Amino acid sequence: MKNLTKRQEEILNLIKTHILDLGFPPTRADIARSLGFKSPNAAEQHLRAIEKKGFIKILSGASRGIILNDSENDQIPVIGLVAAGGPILAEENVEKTIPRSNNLLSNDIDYYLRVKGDSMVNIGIFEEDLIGVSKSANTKVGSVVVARINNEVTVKTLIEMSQNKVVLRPENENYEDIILDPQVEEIAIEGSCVALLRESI
Amino acid sequence: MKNLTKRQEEILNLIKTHILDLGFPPTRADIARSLGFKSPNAAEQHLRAIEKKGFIKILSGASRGIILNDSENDQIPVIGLVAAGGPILAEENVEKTIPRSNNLLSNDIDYYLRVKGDSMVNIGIFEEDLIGVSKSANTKVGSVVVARINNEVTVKTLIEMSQNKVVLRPENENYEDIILDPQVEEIAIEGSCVALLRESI
DNA sequence: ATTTATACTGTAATTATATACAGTATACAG
DNA sequence: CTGTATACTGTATATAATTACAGTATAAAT
Repeated sequence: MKNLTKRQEEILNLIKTHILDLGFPPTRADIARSLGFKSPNAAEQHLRAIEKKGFIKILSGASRGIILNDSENDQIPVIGLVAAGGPILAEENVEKTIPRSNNLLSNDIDYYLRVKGDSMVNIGIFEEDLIGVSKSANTKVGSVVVARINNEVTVKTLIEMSQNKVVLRPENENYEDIILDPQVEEIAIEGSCVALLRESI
Repeated sequence: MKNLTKRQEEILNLIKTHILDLGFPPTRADIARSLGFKSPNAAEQHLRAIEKKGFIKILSGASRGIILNDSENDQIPVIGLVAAGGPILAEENVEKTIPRSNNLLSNDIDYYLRVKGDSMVNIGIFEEDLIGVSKSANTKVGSVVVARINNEVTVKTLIEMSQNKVVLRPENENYEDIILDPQVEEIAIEGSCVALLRESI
């Protein structure tokens, strides 16, 4: 899917806003009016370009017949067991996807990760819970993070992180702190946990 | 809001389905075609009736200008502190509402209740968590329930419930079981907890 | 150097759509 | 028994909306 130009993006956003506000797409004339075009044909041609790039579908003959093609963008993957080695978001790890809902939980969730084991029960993270993970949220000491240690993915609290020492703490007195030397072990912080979903109590 | 007739409901559902399928409402002709009317005016008059009953709004002059008036139905209230005495869902208790999202969590959530206190930490229910409550889900022994005891709302595990004894258990060793006689105390089970949301970790 | 994409104006025709008006028929309420 | 709601047919028309055609102009790609 090719990139949209600035103007095309503006029009796509206008369509989305119109749908959000009124529940149906705008007409060519609506678009022209909103953006100050003097001809509805300007809108028409933009729509054609946007369709050609795959962002919308135009139903010929139907008034307001603009269908958005961004349903995938609106889905958040739920990651089950992470196959060792590959990236977390690899398709084989995706258990299902759930629609993003702006107001429900923090918006910057990149994926949900299904929790395995009981190493975080003390802070209320239980087996089978879904953790909302943000790749961009800044991880600081004290954050609950998704870490990859030698190709295995785990959820722990980040206690210390320096050039030659990383400490990850399970929140369960039955487990010991994981102390690692990043110069020896392969370790990466994949993201921060920003939300939690439990589908059954 | 008056009740719709069977036929009117059929038309309202058609509109909803059309929007779900294509992203915009049907025309009068679309409706007539779908239901076998020979005149678009049949659809028009049904729409007027449905509007009069408050279920939709018709924008005059706009093609497909049908706005659904069921945004409230699609919002789940989030209940903060429950004022003593009144019903849980009383407006003054509603902190905000969040859009219902079919696939995200169990669909039969009637409201979310913000958890106060630490009486359920052992099963991973923490202060400030949002509990998804279903009024209709059958509550059995072992369920986590929302109970109202003498006008105070609380979340506990239901341990026993008979004609002369109700036992509610906090899931925290610092608290004692609550043992009540329903013939003396006023006690009602408001619903079952079927899901959990945590907005920050 | 020529094509292709972007970004519009301006006009106009065709078709899609809302909507008015005139009926028919049934059922229910006051 | 008269009004009002429901549930349509059938025709017609104004207007809403798509969309074709003919241009102008600029920038990037081949």
